[in-house]
Amino acid sequence: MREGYDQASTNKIAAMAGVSIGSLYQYFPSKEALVAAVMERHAQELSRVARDAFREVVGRPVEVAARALVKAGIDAHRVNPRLHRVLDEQVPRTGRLEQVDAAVNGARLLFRDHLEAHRHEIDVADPELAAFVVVTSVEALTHTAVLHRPDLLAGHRAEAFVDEVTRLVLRYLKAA
Amino acid sequence: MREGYDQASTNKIAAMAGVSIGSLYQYFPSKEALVAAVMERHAQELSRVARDAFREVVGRPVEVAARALVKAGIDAHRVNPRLHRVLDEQVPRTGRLEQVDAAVNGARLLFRDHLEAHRHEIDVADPELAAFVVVTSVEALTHTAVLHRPDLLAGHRAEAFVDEVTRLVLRYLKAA
Amino acid sequence: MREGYDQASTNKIAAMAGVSIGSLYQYFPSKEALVAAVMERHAQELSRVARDAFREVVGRPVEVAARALVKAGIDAHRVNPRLHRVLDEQVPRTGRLEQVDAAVNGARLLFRDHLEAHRHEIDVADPELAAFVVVTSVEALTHTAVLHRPDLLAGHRAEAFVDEVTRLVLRYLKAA
Amino acid sequence: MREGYDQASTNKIAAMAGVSIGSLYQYFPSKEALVAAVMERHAQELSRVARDAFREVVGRPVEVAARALVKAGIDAHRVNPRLHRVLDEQVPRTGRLEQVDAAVNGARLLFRDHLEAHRHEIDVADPELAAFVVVTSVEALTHTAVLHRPDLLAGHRAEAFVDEVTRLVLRYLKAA
DNA sequence: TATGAATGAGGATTCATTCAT
DNA sequence: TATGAATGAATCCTCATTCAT
Repeated sequence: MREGYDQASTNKIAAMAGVSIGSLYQYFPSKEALVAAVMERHAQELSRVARDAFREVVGRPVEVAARALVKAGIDAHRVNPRLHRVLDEQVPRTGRLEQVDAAVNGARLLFRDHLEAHRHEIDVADPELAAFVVVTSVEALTHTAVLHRPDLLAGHRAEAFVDEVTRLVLRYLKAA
Repeated sequence: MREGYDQASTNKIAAMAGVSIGSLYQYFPSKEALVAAVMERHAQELSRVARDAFREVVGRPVEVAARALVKAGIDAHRVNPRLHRVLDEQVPRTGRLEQVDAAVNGARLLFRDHLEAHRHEIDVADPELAAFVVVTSVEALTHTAVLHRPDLLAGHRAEAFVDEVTRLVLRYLKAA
Repeated sequence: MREGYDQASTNKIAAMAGVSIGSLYQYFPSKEALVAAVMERHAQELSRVARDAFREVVGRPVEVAARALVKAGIDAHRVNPRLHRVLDEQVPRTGRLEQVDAAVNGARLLFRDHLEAHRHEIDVADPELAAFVVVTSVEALTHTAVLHRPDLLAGHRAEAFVDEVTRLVLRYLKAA
Repeated sequence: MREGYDQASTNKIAAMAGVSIGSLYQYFPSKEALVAAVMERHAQELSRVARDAFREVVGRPVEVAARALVKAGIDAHRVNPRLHRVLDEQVPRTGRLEQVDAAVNGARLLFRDHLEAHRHEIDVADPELAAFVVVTSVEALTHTAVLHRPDLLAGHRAEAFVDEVTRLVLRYLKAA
């Protein structure tokens, strides 16, 4: 699958997976279904990363949750990086991608719940909207950093990057 | 080109553009080149939107620039929306898309310059990094809002959305 | 392949060969390669005809060899006559045809060896050159007769034609 | 026209000829006609070479005519060598080539007439057949030498080659 | 059940020819 | 009359899918 979606024919996929094309079609009714299954599994893993991150910060202050969210964003984009990159670069984003979006969406709901549970700590009128703003931004920042700006995460700079994104989130959420 | 990249055959593209397939190949040596040219042109327009926005806020305070950036982000995603959606959803992001990324990149440089010019107004250690954080976030938020969350921009809510994203940016940039 | 090289599309070739176009491209990477393979195989058969002819005249006098060469020339041009005609009339003679020329070349080398082995029988200063002269002439004469002058080979005239060409060869090779 | 027949599209031909494709079609109703005209003109020149050669040997002995024929063969293959090679290698030999064959045919008739006029000098039962044998052989030998075996015609070897081919012809024609 | 050769609809590309200017 | 942009039928080739073994 290294070559991309339409670059990689089903025959290449089968060869790379070490199975015959016939076997592939025994399990998946179409290429669409095959790609969907791969995405599904990947999305599940991403969701698990987000869920795990939040599980550890239940009841902890927003500062902790924010930093955990940022780190989870980076980790999520590092799950199976080659596959992640192919899915990101090659798979048409129509319908099919909803599943991956679902992972972001899941994180949004978890974060919204956290915001509501910690409403007294923060200066937020609409937790729904705030969760959208925070999760969308963190997703984009970690995505871009991991996939397109490896320099921002190289060695000692990684910490500074996490600090910076966490600062973005916290200044936004906390009253002046 | 309404149907997507690999959905739309060159013959359909030609028909839709009202020219013969032969004419298309008189100007573009391959489908790849044709799509690249379309993207190039679109990216140019996006860059123009960003440039125009900054041109109007030269010398104005960061508050004004931030709001202008957010509005430009929304405007940019509304340039030729059907084409924008197809390019976003269908065109593989390999190499070819660099051109569209270039528009974001251009905005980042313009915003970095603004931050450096207004350093005294703000609480930013690294304008380069801050510009990356701001522009990446604003791009993602306006992109998602325009393409996937039209409810956030419907009627009176649009103003609130701009306010909220501007708040994200300003709280991040300005000292506590 | 009855219609010629550029007359016959790959799809027609496939249909005529009783296989699908897909199967054709499973074995040959391009039309060029397909034609090359067909020519290769044909050339092999021609070479075999020449080799077989010489095998039977090893050690026999030049008179016998000359007549065998002429008959082999006619036979070779009658191997798969329809294909032979198409290859002759339609296939561009660039590079690709070297293979067919190779058959003529092979015959030349075999005949040269025969001339050298029978040097005492003949009046030839340069067997290399003589072989070139003889094989080129015989090839042209049998080629033209088979493909363009069927009248020369019709019924009883065939024998006379072989006699005449053999005479050309022997008078050339044997001292006055 | 350097690239060949189907390699060279009509547009390339026009460009190379320094005229517009439109102009080409003002003079020739089709590509077929265009190529036919080019061949026609070339064939005329070849015929002229043959005719001139024979004109000079009218009444001279066969020895002289034979050598003239061989030299004419070489000369003919050197008329506009680039065009000659393209016509030889690229133009499908169907119908269209009859014109070039006509040049060979013309030479055959001229030579036959010479043989008949000099019947007493030679040992030939069927001048028609003898002319076919001689002209076909000389054509093939000079063709192959000029186009594929330049070594045979380099410097001092050219003379030897003419001698050799002339010997082939004369030994064939003259009684032992 | 696993295989991979065979299939053929569909899509990219070429190029002889036309015709408005 | 000369031009060359436009045309689109025809062609080469790909690849998701099937099915006999």
